[in-house]
Amino acid sequence: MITTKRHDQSTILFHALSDETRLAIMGRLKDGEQCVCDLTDALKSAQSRLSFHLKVLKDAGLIKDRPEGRWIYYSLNAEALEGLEEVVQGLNSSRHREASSSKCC
Amino acid sequence: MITTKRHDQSTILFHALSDETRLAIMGRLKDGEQCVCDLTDALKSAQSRLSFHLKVLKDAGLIKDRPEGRWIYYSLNAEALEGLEEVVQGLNSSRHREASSSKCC
DNA sequence: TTGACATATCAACTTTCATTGATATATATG
DNA sequence: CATATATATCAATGAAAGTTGATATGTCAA
Repeated sequence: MITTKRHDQSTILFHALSDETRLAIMGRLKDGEQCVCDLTDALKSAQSRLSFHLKVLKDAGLIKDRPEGRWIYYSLNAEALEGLEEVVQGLNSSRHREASSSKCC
Repeated sequence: MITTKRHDQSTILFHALSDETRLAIMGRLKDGEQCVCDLTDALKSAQSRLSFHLKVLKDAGLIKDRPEGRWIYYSLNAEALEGLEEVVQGLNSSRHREASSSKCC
């Protein structure tokens, strides 16, 4: 760790999820795409605050946005979530070694 | 979010993993238990620094310690890692709903 | 018992992150 | 066009997290 903090992708993913508001957003998005105004209502938070957290999640690749007219709809990024699952499985050495090579489902 | 920051367990887990040094430690521990001196060698980091990060991981429950003589051996906590996998699967709504109810492996 | 080693903890400091209120940008509508 | 709405971004501030060097604690070995 000289001066530049080399944030690799796993670190970015975990950091994005290390906050209650952001986890709450993820929870909401499970029900389908939502605009920021939906989330400000649901989470009773300031708009700029949610905008900030949405950006963190989006920069991590965990969510996608779809502009439509005045609104921007956010939704989960399933691919990223699969990637995250793999990262987490990778943390647990042996137990998942064989499972990853032989498809079980 | 009044003044107290209500860190729930998921948040704590993700935060513990949102750091490169700590991920490196986890990686090392996959090879089996290690004392702090093993890690300072392997990761070329100051002892107090690693001690700090080990504490974060341990407080999150992700690793366990086993004192033996002068040394303290750290190892992964498999249970916590399973818990983490479940949390991550929980982030992805529908896709894993049926998988969790019907054992497939 | 003395000294060396392994580790934890502490205090000071720096860096990063989150919150807030204000402002900017874009789009729709009368 | 003028206004309202949805969102992003910015600047200032405060809070949390990480780093470093020093010190404390406990254990072993001579």
